[in-house]
Amino acid sequence: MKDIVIHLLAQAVATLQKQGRLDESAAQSISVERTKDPGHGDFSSNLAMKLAKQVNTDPRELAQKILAELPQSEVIEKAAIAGPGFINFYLRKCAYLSLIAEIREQGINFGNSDVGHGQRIMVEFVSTNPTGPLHVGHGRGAAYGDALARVLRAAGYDTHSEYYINDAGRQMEILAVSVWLRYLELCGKEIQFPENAYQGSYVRDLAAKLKDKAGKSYCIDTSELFKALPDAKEESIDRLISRCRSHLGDKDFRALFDVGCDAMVNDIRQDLAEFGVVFQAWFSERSLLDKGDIDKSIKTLEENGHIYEKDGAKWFRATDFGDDKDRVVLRANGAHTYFASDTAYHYNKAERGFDKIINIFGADHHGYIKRLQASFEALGNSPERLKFLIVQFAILYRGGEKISMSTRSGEFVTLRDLRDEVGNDAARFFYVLRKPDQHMDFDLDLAKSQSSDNPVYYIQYAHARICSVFRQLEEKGMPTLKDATPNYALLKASQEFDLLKTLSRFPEVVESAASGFEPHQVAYYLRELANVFHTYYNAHPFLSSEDDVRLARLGLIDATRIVIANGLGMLGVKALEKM
RNA sequence: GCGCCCGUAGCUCAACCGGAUAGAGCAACGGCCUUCUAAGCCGUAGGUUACAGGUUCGAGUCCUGUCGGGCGCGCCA
Repeated sequence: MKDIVIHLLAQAVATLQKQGRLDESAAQSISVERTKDPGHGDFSSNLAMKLAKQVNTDPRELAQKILAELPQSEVIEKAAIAGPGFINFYLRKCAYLSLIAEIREQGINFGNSDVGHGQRIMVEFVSTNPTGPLHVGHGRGAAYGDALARVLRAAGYDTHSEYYINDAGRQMEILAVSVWLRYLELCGKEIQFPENAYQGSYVRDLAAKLKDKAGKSYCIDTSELFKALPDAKEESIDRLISRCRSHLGDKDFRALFDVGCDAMVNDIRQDLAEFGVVFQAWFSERSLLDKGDIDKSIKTLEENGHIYEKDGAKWFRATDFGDDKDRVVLRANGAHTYFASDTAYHYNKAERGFDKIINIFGADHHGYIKRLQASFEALGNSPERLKFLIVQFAILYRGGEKISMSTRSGEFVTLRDLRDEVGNDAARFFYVLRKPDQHMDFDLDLAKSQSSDNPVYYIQYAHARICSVFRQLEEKGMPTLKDATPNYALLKASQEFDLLKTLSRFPEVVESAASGFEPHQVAYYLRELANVFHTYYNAHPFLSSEDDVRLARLGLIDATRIVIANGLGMLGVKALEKM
């Protein structure tokens, strides 16, 4: 609908350009907004104000000239100059009426567009180490990333979502050792469980599972195991890892490692699936290692002259690309760093040909961005292809107290806990209601106790109410919409036009949410739509009106139902038919 | 110390690449159920957009500085 106004302005500008009264760049300044104040009409443009500077005239005078060249349109009732030089457009009411049929015809596709032009875009998110269950902090990234992927799809981007599994690093070895120690404990051995190993109870569960499956085949005499460990915690656990590996041998160690890794990955996958977050691909870090991609990308960097050696390690000259420090890719002990595998992963992404590669990071990883952009560019890729979005922390409060969380210490509220307590829909909506770069206070008591007046229910309720009307319609044996062609011109109430106007905005909201990577816009829009609907519902009866009016109204609320369902779908929230 | 993010009503948050009188929800107060779900609707009240400068027709939005909060600054991931 906005496009119509833009098109009209473009024609006026073209005419003025032909007359030599505007220069060629003028068309770029065309922008049209929805008005906030109905007194300013339906749409507004600040075009004259923008151009006045270039042409060096009075904005209102220029607006007058534009207005004079504006072609006639059957949807425009009038266009007028207001304030410092705005051009306001007032639409004919009938312009909105055709929308109802359009929405009902397009159904679940209404709101979709082609602004993405099928551009291939990849979104990677969550990607936590599979060393423990997801906690509520990860939930925000999951809800945001998934909603973003859905919004991008709706806007016509060929969107691929992916989870990167860090299944090759030291953290996973620590998990393996943690499981092994708990397992030894179950075998009746005396153990000392390091405080920097994984403390969570799920480690004991994994150990029990291992014992059920493998009996005592991983059991050893532990009398020497804890002797002469270094005082430094990190060195100490590294020593335990190597002792574990030499006791069990590479093959059994790998098996032990896989027990922990597979269990955690499956757990995360299922957790996310229950949360409505489904990835198109799960990409294994180890697969990069096995294929030699990590060595390959280090070698490529080396060939391009971006690598030097110092203190027995290989360093990437990240400072040449704007990072504040150079970064190690290959440690003196021969192990590659996390950064090295991530570099290889992003090289792999680039090779897969995505036009845009989006990474959603938690705020705690933002220091990592510069070096990744650096290596991405150093490998010959255009830095514009790689985009990082930061999701700020959700700070948890319980009983007014901030909860500190750490995976290692095992003190955290899991995403699963949250879902059990407040429900999937409320949890997802709560997360996605905040724009990602805003710090977020997540009061658990509030989320739980307020679950009945969480905004998501407000929207779902609007949907359920509409469904209920249609159920009653059938129960009463009244004529349905099925074979009817309602006369929408019978809609005259102000609430009906408020609703129509709000419905007409939906495609614009989706486009804007996609282009700004801000799915929360859809959430706020839905709240507004629900409010306009509830107001209408309270003001006018649908079923008791005359036949032809009733059919027109039913068509309108059917369109409303479709838009609510489509919008909720983009946020991964269910549209309930009954509440 | 350096870097990134943030600061908007009592609380939690919006504000569409700088636009017109800064908006919602919760909490508070006052109304609305013989009629399609009151998980709803209507109204009232609530603000020097942290602070100080600057840029311009116009700033919550852009620039500089100050204060306050979060996060990061490893041959960890």
